[in-house]
Amino acid sequence: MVTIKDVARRANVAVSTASYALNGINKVSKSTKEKVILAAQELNYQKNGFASDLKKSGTRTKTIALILSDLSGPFYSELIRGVQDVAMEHGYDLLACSSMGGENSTAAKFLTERRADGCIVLAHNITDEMLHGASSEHYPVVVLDRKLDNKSLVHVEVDNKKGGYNATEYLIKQGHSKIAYVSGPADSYDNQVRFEGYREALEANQIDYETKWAVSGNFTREGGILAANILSAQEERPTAVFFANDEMALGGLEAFQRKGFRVPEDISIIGFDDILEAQYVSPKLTTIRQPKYEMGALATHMVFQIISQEEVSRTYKLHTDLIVRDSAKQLK
Amino acid sequence: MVTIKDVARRANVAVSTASYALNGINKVSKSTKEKVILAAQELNYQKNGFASDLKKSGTRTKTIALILSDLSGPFYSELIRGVQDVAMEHGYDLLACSSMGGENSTAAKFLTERRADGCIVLAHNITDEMLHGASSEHYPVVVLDRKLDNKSLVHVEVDNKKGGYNATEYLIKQGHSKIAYVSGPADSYDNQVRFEGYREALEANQIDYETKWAVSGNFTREGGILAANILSAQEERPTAVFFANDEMALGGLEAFQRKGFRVPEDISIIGFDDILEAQYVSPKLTTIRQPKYEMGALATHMVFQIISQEEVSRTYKLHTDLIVRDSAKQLK
DNA sequence: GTGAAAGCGCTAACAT
DNA sequence: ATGTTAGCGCTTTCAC
Repeated sequence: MVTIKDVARRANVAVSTASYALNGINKVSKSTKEKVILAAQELNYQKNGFASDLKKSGTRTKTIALILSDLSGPFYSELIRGVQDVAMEHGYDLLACSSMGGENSTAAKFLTERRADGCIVLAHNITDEMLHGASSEHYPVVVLDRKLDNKSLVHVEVDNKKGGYNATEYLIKQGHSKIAYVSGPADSYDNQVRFEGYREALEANQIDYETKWAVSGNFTREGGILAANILSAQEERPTAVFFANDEMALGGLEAFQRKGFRVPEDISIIGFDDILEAQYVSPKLTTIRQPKYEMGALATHMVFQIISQEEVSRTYKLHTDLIVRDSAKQLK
Repeated sequence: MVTIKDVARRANVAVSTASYALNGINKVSKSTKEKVILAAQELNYQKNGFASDLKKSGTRTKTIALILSDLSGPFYSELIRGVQDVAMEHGYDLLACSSMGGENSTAAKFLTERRADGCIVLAHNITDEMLHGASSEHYPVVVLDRKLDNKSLVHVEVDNKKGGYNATEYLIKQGHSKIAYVSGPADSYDNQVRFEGYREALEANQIDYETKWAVSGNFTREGGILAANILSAQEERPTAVFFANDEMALGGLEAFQRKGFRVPEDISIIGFDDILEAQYVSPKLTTIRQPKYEMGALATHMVFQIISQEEVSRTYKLHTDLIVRDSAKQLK
């Protein structure tokens, strides 16, 4: 490692002078400046940004971290855009990192080691304990996928209950009463609340809830396929299926079609999220849209408000929209 | 900022003891350990990871940075997965950052300030100069979207020329000779080479190149729409269009259809990249697939090989595949 | 204009 | 088992 000391030595100046020269601080003569720059080039010097930050203030990294369970997920594109726009607006850097690896992940470091000035978290594999431990007055953490009780933790969520309710109600209005629910992971807050919405809509319409039609799909495409297979193997089949997210719905759609069921003629399908693919499958997927860009942008605003000590409300709820396409139809 | 000193003071121990206790180093008695942990909790202590890193070794951050021009692009999902998998395998953290903002971006800091042990760059707005300046024997930089002449810069690319050639040749074999080219930004290396492939295929088949059918589309969806409109307004229209990436092709497809042209009956379309959406549009897009996952994985392997001082070849070329779908057809 | 030196928060060798 | 202290690489007073 070549350090500023090496550069100073080679240029025959003091480290302070080298530092001034390298940072373009108008304190050194032109000739020494050139000497220093030359020496730096010859040695292939690269400053250690962390050391620099450490000295400069100790605090304030001018960075906010976005923690996702899987950097490569299809859902995130718009959300990231929202975060990115607002972070840039404030002159902050945005670092995206994955929480794969749990307690030992990059994400954990950002959460617990002040490697950023704030975090936005959408990662089910980060435990509540970690979040509680990490957040503080001076270190805002905004969570997007759960509800947590803690003064310094802000929470932006979509109205999942209403979304679940609306999805179910839409199917009911189309004449369906045999409506299955394909759930995400049991420990997912989003899933729980969507499920509540489903139950409430059934109840409000005097439809009995049938356990046999509540199948787990784990929020993955494969899970959706599995769930569809389980449902289509049953003696009494539902006429409509509410998948708790689009990825499962897409898998399920494929599975039903492969088994020879026509969608929506034989079975209606509705999803949740409105991911990009939803509009491209055939039939186009009817679903509940989450305002993803807005979630990202709002979450980032919250971070900055907390950083600047403004009072903020601890929880924000965004509404969802029913997007009617072609995968669910009137039951005759 | 509460530091380890504060914790030590509150617990009535020396900083070293506090450090040992906090890091679970088996050197302190159980009771003092508890004292320290308690004090830390009471003060809401969070360690400064950067200071810790700085001390620990000065060098080696165990992090590799992935620099993208736009974190939210649709193209990146698979590529990121490739990078992520290999990085994790090596016990390294992956940080994704955007180069929006150019010289002042987060990306620039990672490139020039040793905030990572290596970088993978796919960002046209990072200049060649920056890359040359950043890379060194000890700091591997792998670029994915250009060719650079520099010992310490490795370069993984897709065989864009052959891809461009094959796309064009396919159209020719389908009987087309009036083939338009919708280009990306003029300064994009990928675009240039794809264009060369296009020209060579025309030439090899004794087809004259027509400037009027070479339209710029900037690699964006909007650009594709614009280009399609320009082409369809011309007196003599091409019978086939080669869009230099899928995003443009998708925009173009939409624009043609909106103008009342049937694809592929009235006009054939071929794209480049094979992004996810390509298989979902109607008609499904015929295109040239880039091995995106493999690019990410290979690039990351290169980074680690250079880190561990292995000899590596400076340039890698991956091949592309023609994916025949429904957007191009035999000309009668 | 330049240099000496303090110190950011932390870890680890060394002393006790 | 615990404390003292040097120093990671850098910036920034403060002298000269």
